[in-house]
Amino acid sequence: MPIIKKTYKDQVVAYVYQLLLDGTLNAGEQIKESHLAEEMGISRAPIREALKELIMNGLVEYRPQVGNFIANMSPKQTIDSYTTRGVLEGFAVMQTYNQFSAEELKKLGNLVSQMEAYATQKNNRMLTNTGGEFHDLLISKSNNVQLLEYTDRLSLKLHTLFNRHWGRLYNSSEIARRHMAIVGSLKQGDPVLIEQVIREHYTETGTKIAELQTANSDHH
Amino acid sequence: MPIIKKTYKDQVVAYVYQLLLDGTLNAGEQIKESHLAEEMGISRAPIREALKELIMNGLVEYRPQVGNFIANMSPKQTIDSYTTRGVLEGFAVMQTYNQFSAEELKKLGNLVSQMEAYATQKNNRMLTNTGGEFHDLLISKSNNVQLLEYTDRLSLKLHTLFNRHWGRLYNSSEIARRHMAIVGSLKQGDPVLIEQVIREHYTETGTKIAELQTANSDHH
DNA sequence: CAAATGACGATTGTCGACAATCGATCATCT
DNA sequence: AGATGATCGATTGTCGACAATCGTCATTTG
Repeated sequence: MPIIKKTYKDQVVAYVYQLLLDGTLNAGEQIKESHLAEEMGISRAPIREALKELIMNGLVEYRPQVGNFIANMSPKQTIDSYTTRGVLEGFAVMQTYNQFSAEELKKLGNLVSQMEAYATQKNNRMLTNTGGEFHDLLISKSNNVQLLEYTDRLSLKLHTLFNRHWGRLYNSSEIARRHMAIVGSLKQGDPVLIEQVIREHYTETGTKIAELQTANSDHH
Repeated sequence: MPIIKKTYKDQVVAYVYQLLLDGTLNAGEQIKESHLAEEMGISRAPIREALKELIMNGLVEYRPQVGNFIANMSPKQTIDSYTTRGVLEGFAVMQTYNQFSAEELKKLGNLVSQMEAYATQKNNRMLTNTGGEFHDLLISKSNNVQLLEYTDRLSLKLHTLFNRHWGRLYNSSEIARRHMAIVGSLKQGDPVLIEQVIREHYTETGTKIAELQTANSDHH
């Protein structure tokens, strides 16, 4: 995915993704091709292509002959997606654990501190960004293009989930603890432990968000 | 993905996928939207949608403003894809290892025997099918929809790779040995071993096919 | 002669219009 | 009243035509 968005399709993808993170578009809402087309001043063709991409990344749910809807993720699906990300990232980092310099380990620690600060400030946007930077640095040593493709795609889905539900919690000490455990295992240099810790991190986070989802849907 | 293909798009996907397995379309060849459209008697719109899906599954390579080409997988990419599949499948089976009945374990063993037979007969098509059945049964216990989605998509890519290159080898005893190791670890009931064995199976197979690729490209 | 430049052909990118299909509404029948 | 079936509006599915862009190759230029 290029930085420079040449085609309309890429601009539409970025636009809709932004609406998702903003909360302008809520889960379950329908996205009408014609509306989006008119709104952006282009035809339906590039809109459809963009939606196809969002569908493949799990952000949009598609019902044939009916319409496209903002994906309404079930708690179970949330756990599944987080778990899968943990499996992939755990493997990637396990394979490359000895390629991290002292500087990079320090950088990871700093990022965790920043996340903790943003969490206490309830700065959702920066918390998400910093968290993304943390995990990006973790898997940056892997050169498995297939694995990186999947982790990238999952990031989009997980970010929207995180943004949508985590804002109601912000347990900053918990965030710091979870992430420091990863950095700690890296410093220890035990590949088996590293993989295990990363997997646990994601299953725990996924479970937590799933709980927020059910809690949210309950008092409706 | 429904069995009944209602839209043209799904028919196009199936059609092109068939051409890929047949060997009618070879790696690197260009797929011209207009040609396919005329060939199938439909317009370019559904063709483009189908290509988008094949692109997302890694079967077609897309160069903007230039064209769509049958994905020309490098040996490195082959290894990466097989490795990733091993990571996902290994985790899925590790999590569900104690859900296999004695019958199912026997079925797995039978499938291996069949694969061995098809390999000696050099029946590429049935070997691929039976192998697919074997691995489908292995991951069938997992209910992680995200993980299953990725393994499904990877299957398409790996099948084309397998078909394209494995036909020149057919080491039936090796095939049997690799797959029996998986069944054996399952019978042993050691989750850690199971995950390890499945990962090794895929890295070995991927490496082998990558070697065939380089050998093939060398004497050109 | 090498490298930059320009025009050309082929293919994808986008468009607006029409057809097909689905879900909801309402009338009808039992 | 409840179930059933037809009708209608809205949205996606498909189409053919045109525009934009890229790679190629002949041409120019130093």
